[in-house]
Amino acid sequence: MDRRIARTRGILQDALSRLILKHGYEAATIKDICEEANVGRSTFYAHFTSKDDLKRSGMEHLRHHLLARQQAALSGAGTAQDRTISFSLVMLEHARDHAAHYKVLVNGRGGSVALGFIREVLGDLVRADLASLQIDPMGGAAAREAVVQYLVGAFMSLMTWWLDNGTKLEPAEVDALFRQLSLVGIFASGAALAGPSALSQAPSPGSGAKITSLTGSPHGHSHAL
Amino acid sequence: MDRRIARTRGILQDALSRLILKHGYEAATIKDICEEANVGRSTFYAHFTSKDDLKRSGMEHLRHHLLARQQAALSGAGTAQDRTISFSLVMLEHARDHAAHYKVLVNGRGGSVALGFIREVLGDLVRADLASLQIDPMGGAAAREAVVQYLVGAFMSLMTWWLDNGTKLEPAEVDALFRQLSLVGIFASGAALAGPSALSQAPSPGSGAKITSLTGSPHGHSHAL
DNA sequence: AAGATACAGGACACAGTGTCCGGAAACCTG
DNA sequence: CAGGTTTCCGGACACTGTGTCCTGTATCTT
Repeated sequence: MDRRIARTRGILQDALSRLILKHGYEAATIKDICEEANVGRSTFYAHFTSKDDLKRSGMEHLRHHLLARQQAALSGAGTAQDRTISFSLVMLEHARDHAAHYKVLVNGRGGSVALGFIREVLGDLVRADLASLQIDPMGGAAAREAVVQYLVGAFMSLMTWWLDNGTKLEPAEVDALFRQLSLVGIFASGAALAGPSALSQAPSPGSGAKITSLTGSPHGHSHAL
Repeated sequence: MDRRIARTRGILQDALSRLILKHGYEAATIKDICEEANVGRSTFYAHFTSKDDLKRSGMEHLRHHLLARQQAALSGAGTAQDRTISFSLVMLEHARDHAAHYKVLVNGRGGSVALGFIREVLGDLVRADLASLQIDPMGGAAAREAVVQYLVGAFMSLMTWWLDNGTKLEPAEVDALFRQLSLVGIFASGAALAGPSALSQAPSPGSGAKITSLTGSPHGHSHAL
């Protein structure tokens, strides 16, 4: 690819990134972006159709990052629960690493583009999770997709709240909370091939240790089932 | 209140409502609304600061509707599960009754205002639910609010998907699905005063009957706990 | 009936978008 | 390194939507 193209696109993405931190996503106009990037405004339209288009293009790396980590999780060791919704912790850590950026996108209402992009990616990941781990909610394809939407929606809402309230908890704590609230329902309502035994297994130390700091109990609640 | 004021505001809300059905929320400009309503554009600004403001004002009745139904549910009979998240079925039925309207708001990306409004209202309802039924997630106020966000996010995502895919399921079916996926996790992770007995109770015929049509099982899965 | 208030309709300034063009600069190919 | 090709700049242009102000008229409340 022509170096000028790669250079211009990268500069524009960086410029938008900086402007988001300064005044939020909505406040940034295309003119602002071009001035911040020292790029002619007509050049912008030669590469992107809109500000949203630019933003989405700058988030493609996140998709690949999450996909790569999912592959590792699925082929790794651990119980079915440990390997399910592996995106959770990865995504939360990514959000913390770019906390300033995410916070602006979240509490400002211009983040719908970025959050919509993440929703899509996470949806694909959850679908792959359910398929790979052979978690088949009874009720057919409709129920399966419903579970996907349920999980993604719950996670996005949880993460958004977390970011919007000072990021006081650790990513592992939010992850534990999310797993605690969701995994039981998922496995209970449709662990067709994973079997009931998956539920009775104790959580691994890695994913379960942080739960105690939130619940106040030395043990998780899953053994109460 | 001056009749002219009430009349003008009502006319503007109706006009926006009609335009949403025609070309979506985003496509409607303030000029369009005023022409549709036969109202001077300057008059618009005498009552509302923006299109979003107008939209929100037209949804206040929904808040009162949901609040009233929640009061009835909380003071009614039934198990703790039956009375929790009572907004679910009410909201889904309201969405089905205004399906055309909701669908446009949902699949078009201009629905963030309306959906944001609903999020707020549902959040308040869930908070009241948890408080009234004394469901106290261990981990303090942070965990409690996390549960609220989790539930609202999951529900909104589920309802949005339902509306966006032809509304093939009955409201009761979606409600059953939502309860199935969420209630177990909620009660398991923090039924402090409601006690473990709440979990072992069989679901009432009213809320549990529809589950079978989705799961294929004559019994709910809660007794597997 | 009279004063107060809301409405219509138009003028105005302004910001942001998207498109087009000609000349200058940077790039890949051979 | 010379060739043609492609990208970039910068300005001009038309257009849409927003928000404010003003004057005369119509309608309401008391």
